Amino acid sequence: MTCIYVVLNTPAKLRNMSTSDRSHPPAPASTSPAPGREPAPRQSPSGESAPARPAGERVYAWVKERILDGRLPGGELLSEGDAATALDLSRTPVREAFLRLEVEGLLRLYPKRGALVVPVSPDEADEVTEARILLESHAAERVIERGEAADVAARMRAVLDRQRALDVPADRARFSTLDREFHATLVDAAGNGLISHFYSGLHDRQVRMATSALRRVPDRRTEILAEHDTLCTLLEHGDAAGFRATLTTHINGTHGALLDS
Amino acid sequence: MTCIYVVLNTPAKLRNMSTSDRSHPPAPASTSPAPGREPAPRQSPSGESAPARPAGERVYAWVKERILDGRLPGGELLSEGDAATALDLSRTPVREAFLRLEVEGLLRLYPKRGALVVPVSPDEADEVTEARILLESHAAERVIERGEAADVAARMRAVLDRQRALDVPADRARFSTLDREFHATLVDAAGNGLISHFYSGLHDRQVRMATSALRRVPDRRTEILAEHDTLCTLLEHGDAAGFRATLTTHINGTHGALLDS
DNA sequence: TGAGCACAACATAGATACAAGTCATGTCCG
DNA sequence: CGGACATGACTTGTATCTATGTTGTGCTCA
Repeated sequence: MTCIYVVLNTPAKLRNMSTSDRSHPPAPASTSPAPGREPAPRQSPSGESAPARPAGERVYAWVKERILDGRLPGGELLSEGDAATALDLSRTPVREAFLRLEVEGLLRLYPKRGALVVPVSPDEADEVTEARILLESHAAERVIERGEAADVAARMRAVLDRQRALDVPADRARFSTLDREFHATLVDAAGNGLISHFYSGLHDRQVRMATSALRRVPDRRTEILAEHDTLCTLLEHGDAAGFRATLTTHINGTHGALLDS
Repeated sequence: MTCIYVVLNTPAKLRNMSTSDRSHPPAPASTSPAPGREPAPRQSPSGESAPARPAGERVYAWVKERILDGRLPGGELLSEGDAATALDLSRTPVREAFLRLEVEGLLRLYPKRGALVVPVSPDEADEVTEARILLESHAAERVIERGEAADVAARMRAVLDRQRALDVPADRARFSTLDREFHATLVDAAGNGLISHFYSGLHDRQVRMATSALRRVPDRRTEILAEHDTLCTLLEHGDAAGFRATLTTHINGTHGALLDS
């Protein structure tokens, strides 16, 4: 509002992303682009502790973060040039990032028009919910039938404790990160990398749906903690059916909180 | 063996892909790169029947086809330059294609070394099998509980009939395509686009595993047809549990046929 | 003979340049 | 006044060029 006549080369939608926070992309969530397993390239992977692939990766994380936290709302039309200018890069790495984001389903590329931030839709929310319940319930069953339930539940409780220790009013972002970690712990424990990777993408979408809800969603953090606790207990008891039921309530709860205006 | 001393600029691994078959990449399978839904870009998507995004798309389909059918075996190290030369393009669209294939998990990109065709592993086979059974069984349950089982089963039978009509000895590729279509019909009918997209990727991997098996896998086509028929029947009867059981046998059958040397 | 090192060959990363498509605006003609 | 059309701004698609990192080879020196 203050800057009514400020007209830069950079379009409005990209103005709020200053190039200042360059060095360390704050790791929005699961920034790992590949579903891959371990390296083992050919012979000497060199160091394995390399400073990471820079520019393209940076743009990817930068744009993804802004999509997930809602700063780039669905329906927005981006252009490679603008993003490149904003990050002081050439279009090449931007292109790379946009492409990845398209494959992930967060952007949709139109041939000579631009990149559309895919709008969130109620249908998609349903799909995410359904898929998450399916995959996570399955993971619980697998873990239980392999007799690893106690161990996994313990690890989940560790995450839960960290989550409880958070400052309740603030730290919304951190809470979300730990929520992801809680669920990922279980799914990863099932030992299926393909499913884990897919699940991670689902969680991204759910985060985005939560942040893109226009109005303030009622604070469910207290309920979430309680439900997480229940889930751990059910897992410890090896109660797969109960787990599925509570999980359904849990995930639908988040979903429902979004839908009720 | 015959061409021991043939040394071209084009490395051996790319030699068997002549640039002749350019115009129409024979559509290896699910070449659609995005999980997306319908277009509806902003206002006028123009024609919707455009000649498709050319070069990058072409390279993508071209390389993917060769990975899936085993002409580019796991462990192979590609380079953008070679592929660009082979297709008479610049490296830019090749880069794009490689990137997509990395996200899909078929390639692994090493910073300044090249692109590795991800080797198929028994572990991955297990993961694909597990995920397919999970997703497809779930789809069956959904379809049944929505009362659409008869309709969907009919569509699956239509595919099955086309599959039966094929020349048994030849048409291996076509059989595989219809096999994909058979399973995709069910999964798509469940109405979850995210799951459908993921499932499609799983099928790609399974195809690759089948073709990359070094030795000739026993011809299971007769059994496959019979099992498909059983699956249709079970679906018609609304027997979700039976469906899951037979599906497990069916998919594990393919898997097992690969593992038994 | 063998370990260490300089260097050429090669691969990608990123920047830049140019070609081509799309859309909105404004003008001209009926 | 209204519609066809030329035009220019804007966007991506592709090519090319430079910088940099990685690898293996062969030479040097102990």
